[in-house]
Amino acid sequence: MIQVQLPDGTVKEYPDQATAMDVAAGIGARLAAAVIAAQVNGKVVDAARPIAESAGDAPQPYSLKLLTDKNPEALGVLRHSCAHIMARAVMKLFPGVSLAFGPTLSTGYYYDIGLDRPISEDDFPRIEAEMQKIIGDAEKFERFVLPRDEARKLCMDLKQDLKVEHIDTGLGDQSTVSFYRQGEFVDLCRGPHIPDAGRVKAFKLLSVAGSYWKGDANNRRLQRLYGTAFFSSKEQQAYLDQIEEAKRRAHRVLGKKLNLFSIANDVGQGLCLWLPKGAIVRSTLEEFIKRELINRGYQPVYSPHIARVELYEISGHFPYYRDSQFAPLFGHDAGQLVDFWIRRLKEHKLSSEEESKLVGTAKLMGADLSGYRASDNTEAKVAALREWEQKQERYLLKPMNCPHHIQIYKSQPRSYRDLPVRLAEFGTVYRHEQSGELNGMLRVRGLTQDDAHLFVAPEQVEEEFRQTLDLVKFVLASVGLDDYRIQLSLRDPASDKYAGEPEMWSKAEATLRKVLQDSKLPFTERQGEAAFYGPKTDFMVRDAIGREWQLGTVQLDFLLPERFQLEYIGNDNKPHRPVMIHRAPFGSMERFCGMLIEHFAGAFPLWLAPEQVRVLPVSEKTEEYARQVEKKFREAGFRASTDLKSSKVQAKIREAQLDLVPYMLVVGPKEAETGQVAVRDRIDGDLGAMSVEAAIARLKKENEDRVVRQVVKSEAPAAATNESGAELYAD
RNA sequence: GCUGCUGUAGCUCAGCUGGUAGAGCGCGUCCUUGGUAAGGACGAGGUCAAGGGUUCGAGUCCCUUCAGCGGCUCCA
Repeated sequence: MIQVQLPDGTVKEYPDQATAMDVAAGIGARLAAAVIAAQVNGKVVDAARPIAESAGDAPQPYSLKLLTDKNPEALGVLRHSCAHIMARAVMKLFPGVSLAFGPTLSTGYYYDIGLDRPISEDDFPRIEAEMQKIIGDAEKFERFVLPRDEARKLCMDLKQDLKVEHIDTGLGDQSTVSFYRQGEFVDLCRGPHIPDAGRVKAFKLLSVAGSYWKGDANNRRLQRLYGTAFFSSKEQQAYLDQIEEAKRRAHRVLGKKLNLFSIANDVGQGLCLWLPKGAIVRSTLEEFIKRELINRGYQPVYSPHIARVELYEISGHFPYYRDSQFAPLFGHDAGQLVDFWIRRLKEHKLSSEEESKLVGTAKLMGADLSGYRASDNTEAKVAALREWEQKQERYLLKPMNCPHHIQIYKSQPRSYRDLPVRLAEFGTVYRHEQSGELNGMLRVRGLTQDDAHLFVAPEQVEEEFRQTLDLVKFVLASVGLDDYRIQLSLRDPASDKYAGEPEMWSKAEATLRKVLQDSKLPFTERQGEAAFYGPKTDFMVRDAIGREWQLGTVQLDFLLPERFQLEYIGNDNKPHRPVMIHRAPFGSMERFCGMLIEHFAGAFPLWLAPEQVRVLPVSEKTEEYARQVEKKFREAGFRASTDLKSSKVQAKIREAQLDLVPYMLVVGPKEAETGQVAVRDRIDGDLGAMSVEAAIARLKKENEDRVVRQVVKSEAPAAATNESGAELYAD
């Protein structure tokens, strides 16, 4: 007999081979029919598997929780099983399918398959029909375990070459592996699964895309089929509606429609043009932050868009991120050539024939490389080229602002009395992001960070970090974003990509963790996600329709002060090393504004709206008065315009509504006579007539208080952009 | 960067198995002078992403390049 503890605390005895299903049946037939899976000692397992087996070596009593469609954990199980059903359907329809992996995602699942024939969305109805048939048959998912060599043979017999490879490599250290059988379909899989296919009540194939075996572009190309599944078609419809809603809000579409920004082919990939209306949104935000920063003791600075490469060699950015930077600008024509030459030498990919060509070309270009001898070893050659290179002017389009701000810090001696020094700049930086990564304003090659660097004494770090978090919270609240969590990114101690001493890292990480704990903000830790110079905290912000965005960031840095030999004089009259805090509450203006467009669906609150007020004269007879009203609003500080087209008011109203102008002022002979305006609110409609002064006062209050109205929070399940939990049920 | 799909008027798109380019919206002019989500008439706008090829003939078929979108990988 085994002892099982149920969630209410009671402990019961069951036969040795009892399953969660047996326990459920003992409680009631309806419960048994509703059970999807079980949780044994916190681990999600098959309901049909003996509890003792699921528990392994754990001591009794085993804790057991039955999972039904009410438990969120069950949804992952359902979706993974649906991935199997999809794979089975595809194998029925198309011969020669090699199965790879089929994990769940936070919003559904996918299965990677190897198949010569391309699958297109046109095939979805056929696949879905086949899946429906499988679900209708409601066959059981049956688990069985084989020793490795037998498992390998089974996969060979099934002609599943990728699974064979996975047993040989990925599962190399396991003596047995598990399979699941569902009718004729057998798949190597860790599980768990739903009891039978009939439990799937709603499913849909969503898209197909390319992928690679084990995520490596050098490996075999696979096709990835995305789908989703739910316990009810109502929940699924809510999810599909949310996808539609997200499409409706797409910032690239709205940005074009509302003339906010454009990315023109003739300017370049990933280079954003801020059109007048978009520029207002951005500059309004910038002005707002600037004022707030000055209140909080920051000092605005400016720095150039380029700097000597050496600056970034010292900081480490240039060597570390070389591939995602624009190529350096060389003062000498042969600079690029020599740079290429050095790289080839270092990689030992230079034949003597190529070498002599390079020597000849360098000479032709007028570079004096007299120190270079073909007979020298590689090291000496590189040194000779380096020596030449370092005599030349080399500039980098700045990928980061920090080295510049460091130079500003260094421009004068600093006393402990001066600290913290807080240098702020909306710094525009350029990064050569991979072409496939570019995405509207969310991922660009030229971006402006709302950047600042704080130079603080070690004992000030904690308090300053606390205040920085507070600032981020404040600015996010100003645009109505109040739903977020923080991600604390730590180094991976096993990796060598991080610079600096381990003690330095431990100290920095401990400080961040402590302040976060004190702040009571929800936070999660992620190993191996830190910047190369220090740990960071990122704000993961949920928008109006539940999507999560990585926005503001605060990073602690003990490394750059070291590399740049930063100092301040302490009260002991001795030099000390300050600590740096990098922080950007919005992240980049591009990304933040792109996100805001989607968050507000283009309908900005009054204080950010590009056009705040539009005066609509009823006919040309009232044009003169309309102009006067516009002038008064302009003088009161509003962004106002007048619609002087010869169309009817109805048409003007419709146009203003579609342009998402917050307030419309309808003026006709009546208003002209009494000095009034008929105010129409974009959200609430006609507010009736009032004096111009009253209207101005009303709007002024809403504007100055930065009131955010009509952001409807979505009821739909969150569609996280972050898929870190994705591998939970991977095959 | 890799990969699948896509590229026709300012925007959204139609254009069949190759036979000289079309709609709606927007824009301009004129008529209309009006009261809270579309008044009417007329008109201008295109080297069909760029380059090459096949063909008597290419928006349509083929190749290359560029760009966009999905996905992979990356993200200071």
